[in-house]
Amino acid sequence: MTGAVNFFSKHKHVISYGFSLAILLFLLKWLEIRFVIINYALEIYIAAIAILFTSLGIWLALKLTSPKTIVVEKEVFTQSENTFFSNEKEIEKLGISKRELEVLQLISAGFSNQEIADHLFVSLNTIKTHSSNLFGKMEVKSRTQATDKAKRLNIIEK
Amino acid sequence: MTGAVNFFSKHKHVISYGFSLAILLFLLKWLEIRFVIINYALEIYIAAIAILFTSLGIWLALKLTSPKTIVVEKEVFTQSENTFFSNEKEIEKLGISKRELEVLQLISAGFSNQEIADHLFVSLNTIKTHSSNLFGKMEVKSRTQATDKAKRLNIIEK
DNA sequence: TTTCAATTCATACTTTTGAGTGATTTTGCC
DNA sequence: GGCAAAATCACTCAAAAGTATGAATTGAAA
Repeated sequence: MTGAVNFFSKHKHVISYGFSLAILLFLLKWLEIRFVIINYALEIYIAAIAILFTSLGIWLALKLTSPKTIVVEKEVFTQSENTFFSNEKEIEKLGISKRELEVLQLISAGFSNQEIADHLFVSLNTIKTHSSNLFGKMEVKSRTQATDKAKRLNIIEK
Repeated sequence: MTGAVNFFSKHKHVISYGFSLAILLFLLKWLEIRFVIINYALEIYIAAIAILFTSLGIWLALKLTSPKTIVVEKEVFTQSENTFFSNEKEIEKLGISKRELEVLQLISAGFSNQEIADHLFVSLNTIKTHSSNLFGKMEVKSRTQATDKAKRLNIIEK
């Protein structure tokens, strides 16, 4: 993805280090002449080199190494959210249709067939048919049993 | 907590660096004599110093940098355990009797009045009376509504 | 286009539920 | 023992729920 750019980015420090070294050696060569004259400056000269290259090393290390990270996992206790996922497998297994599921939800909410009919703008007979088919598919004999089973199977929200 | 130990731990590298520097300078001083004899070895000598101190710098940087700590919050869902405490306050407030509560539980479990009657060894009429009184006290109009409300109020187990 | 499942609705019938009233028995408590 | 609440049961009537059967419509897939 970022191969070419990344390569230069990762090695630019090495390259610049090479340049720096070359320049420094050239500089030192020139200083060598002076060194002959001012002989006792050798220790200062050495110390300067030492400090310089130590700094260079530090700088290099800091630039080139990926930052050390320690991942500390902190447990955060949260109340189990209302992540209700309708058990679609069970719904499919039982062969419950969309409309039937709608009716089932309203039944479980405590609505009468008439109220459900009004709510869905269909006749009472239609709801009776749906609920009857529903009970057959769910193998129950009443709306209360259907509600109970539906909640246990996670077909509808508790 | 770890003050004294930590101080030494944090500065031991600096101390050892100081020692190393002293030894190296002493070593270089000795090499200086040789350097006078073998004059053309200066470049090698400089290069050695450069490499040495660069290494030292790198080593120092790696040792002295404290690792970054990243705290990752890990969510732990605490499943509300089955610590079901019947909401007795609510039961008392509604004026629900022991027998009525029993009937309510069976209604919510999906049993018909006849089944409840058989289970409790009383007549169907008795259950009807109980459930009727129950609905009055709970201000609901059907067993499904009673079930729904009872579960919401934690009167019965969900 | 045909086919099939889903949705809709009706009619008739049975069962269950629920409301209302009244009555008897049981039980806990002062 | 007597009282009050709780529990029991019966009877009637009405409403709601549930079953069974049949049929029209629709929409999507074969």
